[in-house]
Amino acid sequence: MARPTMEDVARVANVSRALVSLVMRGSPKVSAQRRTAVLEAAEQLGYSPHVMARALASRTSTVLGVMLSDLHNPFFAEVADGLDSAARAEGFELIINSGGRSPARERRALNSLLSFRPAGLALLGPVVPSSAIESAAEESPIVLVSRSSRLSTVDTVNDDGEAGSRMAVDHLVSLGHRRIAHLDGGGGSQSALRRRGFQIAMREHGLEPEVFRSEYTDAAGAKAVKEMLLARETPPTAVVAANDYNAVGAISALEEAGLRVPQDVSVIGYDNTSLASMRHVSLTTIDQPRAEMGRLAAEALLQRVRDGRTDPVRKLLHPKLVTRSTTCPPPA
Amino acid sequence: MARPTMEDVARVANVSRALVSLVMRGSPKVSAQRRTAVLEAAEQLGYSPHVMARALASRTSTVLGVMLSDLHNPFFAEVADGLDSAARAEGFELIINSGGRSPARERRALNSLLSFRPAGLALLGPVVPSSAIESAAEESPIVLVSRSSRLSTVDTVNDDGEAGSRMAVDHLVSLGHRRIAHLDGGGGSQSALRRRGFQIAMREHGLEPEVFRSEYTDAAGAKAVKEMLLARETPPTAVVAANDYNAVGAISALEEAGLRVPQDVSVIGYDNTSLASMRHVSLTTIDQPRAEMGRLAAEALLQRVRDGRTDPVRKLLHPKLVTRSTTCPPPA
DNA sequence: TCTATTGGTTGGAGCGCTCCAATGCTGTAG
DNA sequence: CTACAGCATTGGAGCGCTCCAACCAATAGA
Repeated sequence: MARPTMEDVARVANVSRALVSLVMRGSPKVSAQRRTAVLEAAEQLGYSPHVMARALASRTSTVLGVMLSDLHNPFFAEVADGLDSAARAEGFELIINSGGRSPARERRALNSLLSFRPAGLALLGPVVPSSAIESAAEESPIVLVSRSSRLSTVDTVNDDGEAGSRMAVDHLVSLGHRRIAHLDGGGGSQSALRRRGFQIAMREHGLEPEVFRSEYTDAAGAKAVKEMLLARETPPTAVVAANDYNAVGAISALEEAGLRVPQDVSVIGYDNTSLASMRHVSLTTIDQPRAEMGRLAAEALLQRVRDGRTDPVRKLLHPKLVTRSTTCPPPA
Repeated sequence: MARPTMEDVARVANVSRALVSLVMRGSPKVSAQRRTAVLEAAEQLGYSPHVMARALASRTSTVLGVMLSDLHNPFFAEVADGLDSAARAEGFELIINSGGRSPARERRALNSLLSFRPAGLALLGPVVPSSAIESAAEESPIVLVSRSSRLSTVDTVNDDGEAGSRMAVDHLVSLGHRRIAHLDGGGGSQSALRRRGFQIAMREHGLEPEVFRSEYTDAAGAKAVKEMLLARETPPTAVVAANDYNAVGAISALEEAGLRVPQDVSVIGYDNTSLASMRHVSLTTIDQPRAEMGRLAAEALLQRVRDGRTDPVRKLLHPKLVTRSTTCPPPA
């Protein structure tokens, strides 16, 4: 269980500890001869540097903390993937953590990540109050994904949720729909933007926007549909859901009520997660470039860490429509 | 960005650094008066201990490393949740990492976790060769979830995959099915066990087991069904899929081929992930107690870390059948 | 030949913390 | 009044590493 230290490697290679340190950090000012001696000794002992000791001594961590608002939502998993490969390519490690969509648990997760004194922090779809983010930003560079912020100390990476919702509406209108409802994301991140985009687009088409309160889960989507069907004698012919998860729940409830999707009611999701592309689901949805968002988040952090940038960056990505099997023209 | 240290707190509270350390670790041998003074100073400065420095000095880490074989499979997310709450309750932090179902990436992920010198390591459904696990076990206590092992140095937490498959077969046979196929999990963890359980159960019922090679993804499930339909003029009336993901893909392919589920073909999954319980999917499946498995994994690690246990523990959990809407009696 | 210069190498201090042995202090027994 | 617990408190060493200033050839320039 006791791993070898630099001292051990130095002894075997017959050099000083400082020289081993230089080799480990890939310094050019080491003779080829010594370098190979050190590397051989390290290999032989199975040595690899102690990340924590290194962080302590150098006062510069190579750890990026990532908090997923929800470990179960594939959207975040896919962003994390993008972040991971970008960070790894630059020699950074990721430590992941999850905050169960609850502000209290998120706050704990945030503190836990901060206690590692990470080089930077990426928060994916956080729901903690802005003040918590602000105080965390005093201790570490922060980038927010899928959450906007006015704080001048944090970077953000978002898709244009307003534009995305408009695309959804435009698509449905072009198919001939006039009565279109929106199930919103409640207090979830980005939900206000998506809601507003829906409302604006509807009005531009001369249509009355109708919004039902919901959340970013499939259970909430089903519930909202039930309420919607109860509230209207003739249901809308199309539904713009808060996200893919929500859409799947909505579809279930519609089918349970005897309505066929898409023949009777078209449904459109948001995110284009792996869920939407599953063939059994085959959901028309709005795509966010998830891996790209992760990459940009990593980049933003690295710019602050390495290049010392201090002014905030706001990345806004363009969503796009992905047409699958849950939308078609309304019934005659 | 520079967080306060113990030294700072000590200065403000007008005590020694060592005393602050005692307070932070909740030692009983500190007078109430000093304790409050220290806590107030810490509060005022916004101090929280530096996990890495602590780990270095105490030579005992409070970090548990977790490697998910696949960040996208909700099964692992749910096990991780169970692990998380159990670990947190005992004062341990989790650092998560993912290995994209590829041995090479997993090995990297493993090394990255080890470089933190964690107190223990939980590998969820790993696919790295056993030798890699063995050598990792020399550096840290290890528990394997959803993967069995003969190594005497590692603990394991598994469900009884053989029994689970039998349950699936028994269920289908009791509904009247005779021609039942299995789509297996290829080289994935636990897939050999599930396959064997299927074969044994079929033979016990006097039926011929038929196995099609597949994998733990929805695309593979769809592919296997296509091959199956091509191979047989009269398709089986029921399919036992490798896991839930695989089942969802299989269902899509069946429906695409004009077969209704469950009227023409019954399908049963494995894991009972959140995917299976989604109402639109409503998959009959075999439940594994995922959170419980996470809890047991944490417990196994903690026993090694704190109680110094050295002999391996093998936890075998009992799966159970969850009947939903994808199974029914075969067509007349 | 002597001094700069360069490139490679080294010991030592110190990162923020824990742990231990030693210290000071009170209170009680002798 | 001294002695000795017993307890609270403290300084110092050290965890494994980085970083810096110093050092030591060996070469180049004068």
